[in-house]
Amino acid sequence: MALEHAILVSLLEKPGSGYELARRFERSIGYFWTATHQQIYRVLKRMEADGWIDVREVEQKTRPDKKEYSVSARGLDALAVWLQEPIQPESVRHELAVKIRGAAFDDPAALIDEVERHQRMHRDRLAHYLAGERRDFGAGDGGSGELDAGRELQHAVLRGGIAYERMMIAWLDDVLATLRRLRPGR
Amino acid sequence: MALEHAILVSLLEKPGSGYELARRFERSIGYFWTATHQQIYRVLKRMEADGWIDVREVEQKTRPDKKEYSVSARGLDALAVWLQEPIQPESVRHELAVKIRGAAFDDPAALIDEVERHQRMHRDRLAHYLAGERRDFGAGDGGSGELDAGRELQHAVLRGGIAYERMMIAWLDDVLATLRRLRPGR
DNA sequence: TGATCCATGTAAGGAGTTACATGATTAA
DNA sequence: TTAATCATGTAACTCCTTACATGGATCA
Repeated sequence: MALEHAILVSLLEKPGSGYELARRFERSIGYFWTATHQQIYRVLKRMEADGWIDVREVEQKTRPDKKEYSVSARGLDALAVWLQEPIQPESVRHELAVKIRGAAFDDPAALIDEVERHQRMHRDRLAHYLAGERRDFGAGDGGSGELDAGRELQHAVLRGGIAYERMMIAWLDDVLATLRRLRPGR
Repeated sequence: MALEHAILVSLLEKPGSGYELARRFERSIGYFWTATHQQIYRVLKRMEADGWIDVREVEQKTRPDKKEYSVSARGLDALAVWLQEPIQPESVRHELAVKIRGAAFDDPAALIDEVERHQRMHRDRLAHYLAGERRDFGAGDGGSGELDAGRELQHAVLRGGIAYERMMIAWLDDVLATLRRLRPGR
């Protein structure tokens, strides 16, 4: 229902092929919207049929030829329409939270390793975000004085990712303390 | 792939009918895993066929009869197996983040109302969580001195929800400031 | 010589959403 | 008397995941 729009945003930020989009959905925009290459190719077909995107065949010597997609005027219109629509409640899926509640009916201590693993993943992602922030938005980089809306907004979204990871790391500390408190004798 | 398990956890916390489960998925466990009644009835059928849950027909005078489901021994086993499986990366869907990045290609100021609406929803949910925390885990409530693992873990999950809402409210303040900065002349 | 990267797809199946359907009771 | 609550379901459809498929170029 909105993968189309995530693709529009990504292609507006930089035109590219289905393959390149699939790679971006493994990082960058992929931290806020996931999609596999199968999904992406299918949706690109539909978007092309709807006239939201234009295709350009790019021949390459050493690599397979690719189709470079870019957003058409009609695609930009579709984005504008979507931006005005209120977001309807997103379906939530916090599997770890369900497991934590479920642990009460099994051995709570058995969850500790898994929670620690998640915390490591969040620490890694936080480090990755912070490195990206230094690289793309580091101090002394705005020399032009020009306010680029795209960059500002990408940075705002990145700050959200950073805040989210920090919150998760702190909360998982809390969860680990709780799990350990439930088996004080070991 | 895991709605079954969310239902197991909910039924272990308290047996109930499909209708009651659907209501719980609108609150409580529903804040961490959503499902509609159609989905729930379908999955309950499958879980019953797999022997994960037992049914008991409950006749009611004033209201329609209902089927009360409870978790069987085999269901408890299935939960234990699931708890030991590592969680695979969840598919993320932060539509608002995609919209914020997309706003660079339209009028960023047009998003302000929507972001404010979201912030209100997060404030409401925070208030709701805090009220629930006072009600269910308020100070001077653990008089029995008994450590109930289920309650402790439910509280830990609730604290996660509270931390999440607080983080979102703060981040959306940041986003609003950014959006307003991008149109300094109005 | 085997793995990884680039590049694009098809097919099958499972999960989730939306619409439709019924019918009694109770509160405004 | 209209709407909401309780209670259970079917049907159609879309969305998403997993598996399969191909084939050249590059690197260890």
